[in-house]
Amino acid sequence: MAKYDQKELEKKWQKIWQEIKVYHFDFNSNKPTYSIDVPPRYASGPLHAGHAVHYTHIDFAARYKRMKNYNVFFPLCFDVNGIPIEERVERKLNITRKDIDRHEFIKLCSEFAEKNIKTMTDQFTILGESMDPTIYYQTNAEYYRRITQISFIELYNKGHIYKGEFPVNWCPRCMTAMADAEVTYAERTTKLNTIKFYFKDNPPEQVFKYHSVGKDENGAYVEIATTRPEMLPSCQIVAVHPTDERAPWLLNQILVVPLFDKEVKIVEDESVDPNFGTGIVMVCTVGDKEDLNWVFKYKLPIEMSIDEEGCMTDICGKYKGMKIIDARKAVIEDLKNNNILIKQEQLDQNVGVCWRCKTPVEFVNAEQWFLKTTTFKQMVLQKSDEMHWYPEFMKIRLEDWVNSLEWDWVISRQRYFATPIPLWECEKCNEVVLSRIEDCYIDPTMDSPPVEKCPKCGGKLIGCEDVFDTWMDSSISPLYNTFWYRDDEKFKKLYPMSVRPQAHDIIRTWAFYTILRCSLLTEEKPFENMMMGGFILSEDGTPMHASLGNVIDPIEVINEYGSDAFRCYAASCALGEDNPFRKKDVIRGVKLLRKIWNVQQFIIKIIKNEKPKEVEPTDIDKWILTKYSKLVKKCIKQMDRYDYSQTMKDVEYFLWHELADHYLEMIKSSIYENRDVESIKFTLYTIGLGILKLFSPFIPHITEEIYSEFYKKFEDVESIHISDWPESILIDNQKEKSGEFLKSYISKIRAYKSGQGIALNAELNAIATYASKEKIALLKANESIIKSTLKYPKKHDFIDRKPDIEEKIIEIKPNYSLIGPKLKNEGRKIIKIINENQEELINEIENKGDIPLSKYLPAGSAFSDDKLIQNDYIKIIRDTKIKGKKDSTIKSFDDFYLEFR
RNA sequence: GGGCUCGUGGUCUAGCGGUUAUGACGUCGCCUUGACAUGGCGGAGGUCGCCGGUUCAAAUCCGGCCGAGCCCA
Repeated sequence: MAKYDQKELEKKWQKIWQEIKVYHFDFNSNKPTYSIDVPPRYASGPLHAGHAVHYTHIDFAARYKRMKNYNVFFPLCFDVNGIPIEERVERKLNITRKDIDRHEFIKLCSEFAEKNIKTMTDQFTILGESMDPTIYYQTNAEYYRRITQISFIELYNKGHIYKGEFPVNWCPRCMTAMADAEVTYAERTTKLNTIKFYFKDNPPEQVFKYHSVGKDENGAYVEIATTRPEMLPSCQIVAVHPTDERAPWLLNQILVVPLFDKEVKIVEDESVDPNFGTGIVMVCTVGDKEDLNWVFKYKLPIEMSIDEEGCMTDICGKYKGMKIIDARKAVIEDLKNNNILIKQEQLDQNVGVCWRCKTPVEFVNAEQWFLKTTTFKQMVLQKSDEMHWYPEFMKIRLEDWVNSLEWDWVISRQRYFATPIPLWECEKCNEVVLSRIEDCYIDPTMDSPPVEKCPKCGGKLIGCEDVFDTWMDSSISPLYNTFWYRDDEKFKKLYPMSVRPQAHDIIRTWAFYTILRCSLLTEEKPFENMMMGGFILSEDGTPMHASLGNVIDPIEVINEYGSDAFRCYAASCALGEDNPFRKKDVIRGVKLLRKIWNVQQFIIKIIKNEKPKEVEPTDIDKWILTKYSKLVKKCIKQMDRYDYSQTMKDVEYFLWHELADHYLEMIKSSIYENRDVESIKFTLYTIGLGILKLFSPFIPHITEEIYSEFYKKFEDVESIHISDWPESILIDNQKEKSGEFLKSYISKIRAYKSGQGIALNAELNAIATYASKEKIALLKANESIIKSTLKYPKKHDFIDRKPDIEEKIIEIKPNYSLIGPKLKNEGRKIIKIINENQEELINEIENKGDIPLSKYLPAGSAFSDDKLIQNDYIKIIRDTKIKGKKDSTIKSFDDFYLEFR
């Protein structure tokens, strides 16, 4: 018998699968296509356990569909653009991208990414993922970026692109825009200045009794605390919390901004902290992230008081041109001189600073490219409705997001390592010249424009230095995959794709942008199905974060327990839900693999080296074949819904607790005694191979090993992973029911022996079984199985009546599921009577046989003619103690009795 | 603050109107039977987060609260 070495066989098969190209997508195949819009893995570092589980789930789908005879499109792909990679490189080399040549920097990013790609490709292999490397892409390659650029030009020509202004994080020292990811936070001490904002018109008298509202010779005022007095010129509104006692008096009053004579309105808003400062805040455009939120919410004008060099702008009057710090000092001085500054206090605060130079980050307005999104809300909702979402509630998240959209998508970034925006602008008149489609891929910072001069004014054309947001690349993955713009025939065949697997944290980005852009460009939804994965948390239930040090390396787990065991854990994770990583489940996986191995070795030993012929199965074989067939049907239904955790659970239960614990135990004696061998062999072969196939998407290595060791020589298919998914072969409900009774008979006696401390293969001196006629007939038909499995004596009678013993009723229980729906409110009363008058009712039943309900119901009740026992309203529990007879004892097992010598 | 999801024995999990709540891990006891002691059989362990409501009947449906996760503000 072959030795079982999981790790060795995993390595072996990973190598062989690549050599025989078992996962190859065949462009010339006539089979139906199943195409997977695989998430291109971001190349900023190796996979962690969460990624590993997600890709393993996708692999389950791919393997299942291959066995369901689909031509499966499962590309290997990586996302290799954008800020996180730039940032890693900058931090690693301690430079900023502005320190070195633009193209030198891009090269460094690319090299960094390539290293991670190499690592992850190996990781995918080790995990046993079945991607086809011949349909490979990475998003930074020219062949991919070209499609991004073409899609932009198409959208531009359709009129969906425009240029506008938008605030961005800005480091005034490095003079650069930065992503949120590049902003770090630092503890600073600053001064909180409480200043007077005078009312334009006199407010109601009542308001003066509250704190922070006052009067002086210049009029009535409220006190407002701010750390940024230099931003007064861009103050847009003032806000109080709605539950603030002053709110009713202050709401809609007009205040005058000190020093700048600007009029602003008071609004109420829940995000005001009533305990900070005076509980009244001024909102400026744009001091911090919170202010930006206000801008969106109240649609405030974006007036900037600070420019790109950290100097005060035109709107700042006499402070114009001053550095921020100087302006603050000057403003405070003027406030003091005008008796507007009430007090100054020390304040510890957490400010956003540039990760590199620690200068506080400001918001400045920058010219940006936009893609219209708000115009297409309805279209996106409609397309999303045309797709099946698993789980379905995830669609709600997309809908809520779409409905809440108020701004278009800013698609430009002032970065380097990304797809260049393929256009030039006239230095003089800002005329836009797009690249020709046939020239893409193109880099306007290096390549020449299609025309020499501005076609409008003859001015000089400047190549666009901005690049695209990374989502611009990744959100056309379905178009790249399906040969959009390159091969109409392939595109028609492949688009829309069958499924988009992804995680729920990027519904508002990847899912939304993909549906938006693909629909705009093709007028059709990008996929048929959405398969939405949840989050994998660390073992203590907290999210995995490098900074928390709780990131789980799947390769470490695999080195210890093997890939199939890791995949058992992945299969235990419910789709769409957050699942903590459980090492215990990996260990449980190891046990399951061993069980599968042992069961299969046992089956192989019985069948020997000949493929069993199809024969008419015995009753007990029909029982297990029916259970198996129902399992197969259930699995198909569940796999089609991407419900892997339930499928795995069901298959596992069938193997361990139906097949191994019951069926194999039952047929052992038949094999040793050479009974019904042909039927058993046929059954074992069918189920042995079938269940191996049901397991194979989840645990591909061990199933392939067993298949190749035994079944392959009879099946004539090179790999289990390209064999046909099993089908239901026999449903016989009658035989299933009787088989279940036989199973329960045997297992009850086995449990009894175990409980008595009797070894299971020890003799049991049971001389007779008593049960109903129907059950005795059934047991008798399986007499030899029963006798040899349970080691009964040669002479054991099956008697179709109750044994001649006295029995006492010890309890009667209401049959709720019958009483409730039938008797409704009256049932409630009956249930109470049954539960509270046990002794009395039992006596009456023993004496008179049955009890009419009329006794307990009001006259005229519809149920007065019913009786407790006759109508099945109660379950009778009888004494199950062993009863003495002359020279034997009798034990009750609920639905049968056993007599022992 | 909002949307969605989750909250079940010590731990993790199934169930998602029918009253005796599933399984795994752990724990305790018994059993070496010819695939497996890395196995089998059994026991203990739960007011199904809390509070209300609907219903003959609620872990399950509805409302509120508390706690966790994701996204957003």
